[in-house]
Amino acid sequence: MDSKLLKDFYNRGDLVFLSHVSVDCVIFGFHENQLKVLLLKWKDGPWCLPGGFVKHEESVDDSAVRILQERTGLDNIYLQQFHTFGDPKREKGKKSPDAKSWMSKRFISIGYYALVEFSKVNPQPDILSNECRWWDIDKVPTLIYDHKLIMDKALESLRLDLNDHPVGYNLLPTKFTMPELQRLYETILNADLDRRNFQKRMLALDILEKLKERKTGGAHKAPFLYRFDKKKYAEALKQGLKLGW
Amino acid sequence: MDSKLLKDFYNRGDLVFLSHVSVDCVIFGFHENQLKVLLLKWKDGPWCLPGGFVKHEESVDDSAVRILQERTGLDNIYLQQFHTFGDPKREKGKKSPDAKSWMSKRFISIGYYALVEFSKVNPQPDILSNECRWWDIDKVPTLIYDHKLIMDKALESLRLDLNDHPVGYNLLPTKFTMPELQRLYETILNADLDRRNFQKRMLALDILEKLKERKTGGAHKAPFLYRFDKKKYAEALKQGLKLGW
DNA sequence: GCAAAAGTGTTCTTCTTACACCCATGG
DNA sequence: CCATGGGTGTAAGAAGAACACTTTTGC
Repeated sequence: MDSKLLKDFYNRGDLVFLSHVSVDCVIFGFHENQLKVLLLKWKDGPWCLPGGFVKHEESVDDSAVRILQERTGLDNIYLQQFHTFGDPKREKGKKSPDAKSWMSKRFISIGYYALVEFSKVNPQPDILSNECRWWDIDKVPTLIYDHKLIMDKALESLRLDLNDHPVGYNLLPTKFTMPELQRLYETILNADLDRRNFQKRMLALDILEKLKERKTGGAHKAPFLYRFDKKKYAEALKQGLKLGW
Repeated sequence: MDSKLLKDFYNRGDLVFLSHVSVDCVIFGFHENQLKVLLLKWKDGPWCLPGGFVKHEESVDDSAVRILQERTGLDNIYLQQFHTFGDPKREKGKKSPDAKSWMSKRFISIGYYALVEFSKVNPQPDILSNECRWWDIDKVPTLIYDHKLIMDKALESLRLDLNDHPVGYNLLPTKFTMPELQRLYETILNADLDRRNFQKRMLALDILEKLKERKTGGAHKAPFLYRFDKKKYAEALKQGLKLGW
């Protein structure tokens, strides 16, 4: 890692970034019937959420997009701002290599969650970290500061958003099976759902297209493949659904 | 107004407050079957939302509470953070009496909405304004910056929150009639509801207590008075409801 | 006495839930 | 052949929507 770059970042970051304002992203993916989050590991230890700062002329939404882009390599990600964390004690144990550095000041953090297609992501550590990888949602290690709280709140928001928005398009591959979609909803909601009723509800939304193909290769009876009707899906996203989970 | 105070505020505000971070509050009240918002008028012209800044050692939530307290005289207000506004162009036309002042810098704003009991509020202008009063929600004047956007988003959030939270306790007097409660829901939702079905739904929530008294004095048949069962109401708030409006 | 608002119940429809049998596949 | 998961439909119950007549009051 370029240590001049790092030094500049600590010392002169405030020339580029707003002070006191940061962005944290909870990036959700879904793989092997598991909901996952993308985490970073700092060089000196703890795991944390991918985050960053807001450039002086940049909108906060754009900062989130940029951070997402840098960590995942993806553009055009489904992103939702869900809460802003403003407790002065939120960065408990914050290290200040130089107390005069803008970095050592108090930061409020604007939380975004992102839904991404697991297989398309190429996890990239940032300047402060040396590892970036997926963790099962229920196996995340201890996180720095209030990042566990942020993650929990993101999940809660996602759960609530499930009531009025469809969600699979951003988390699943283009073609997927009904049981896969169901697992996705079940993990997010942390609940078991009835197969038949789930299928009926999903099909009733009229945003799915049933393909003639089946997914072969697995054990057991081969399930049909579906894909989202992109147009109808976008419509449903905009209009809002009325699902009571 | 104390002009030294004002000068200090412009010049040295950053000793007290975080730079780049502000809080705006959309304060809703309900009176004479009208949903209202509390607005301030700046000394030099335009109307705006009550807002303020975050002290260095203060949580953002506490800033909102403090601002609410200062404008309405009320403690213990129902407050919800609903969105953070971070477009660098959001403060279009911002005046900078002194470009070096912290005040002239870019601010992101954390939006809160509050529900208050109209009759208990004693509107108080702040240091920058000379008027503070209620406006009908559909008659608000032109607002400064992006404050109209913030207000609209607050209303939209309130509308969505209606799906899982009861709302009357904070906006109505202790005793109120069913038609009043219905007007409240109708104004927030901007829709007409059926009297009989509305009553059935509300009573089914099991958070209302029907009193023997009626509200007299008005023209027409005297409606019964109700009040919220505080305990059950608090329970419903915490647990969340499942109303699909 | 009339206009305007409030009290009240029933029916129909829709949505939700619960539930069971057969089929395909891999081991 | 058997264990496991997937495909599919129906019936009962709950919730939501539609709807009308009578009562009270001020004017």
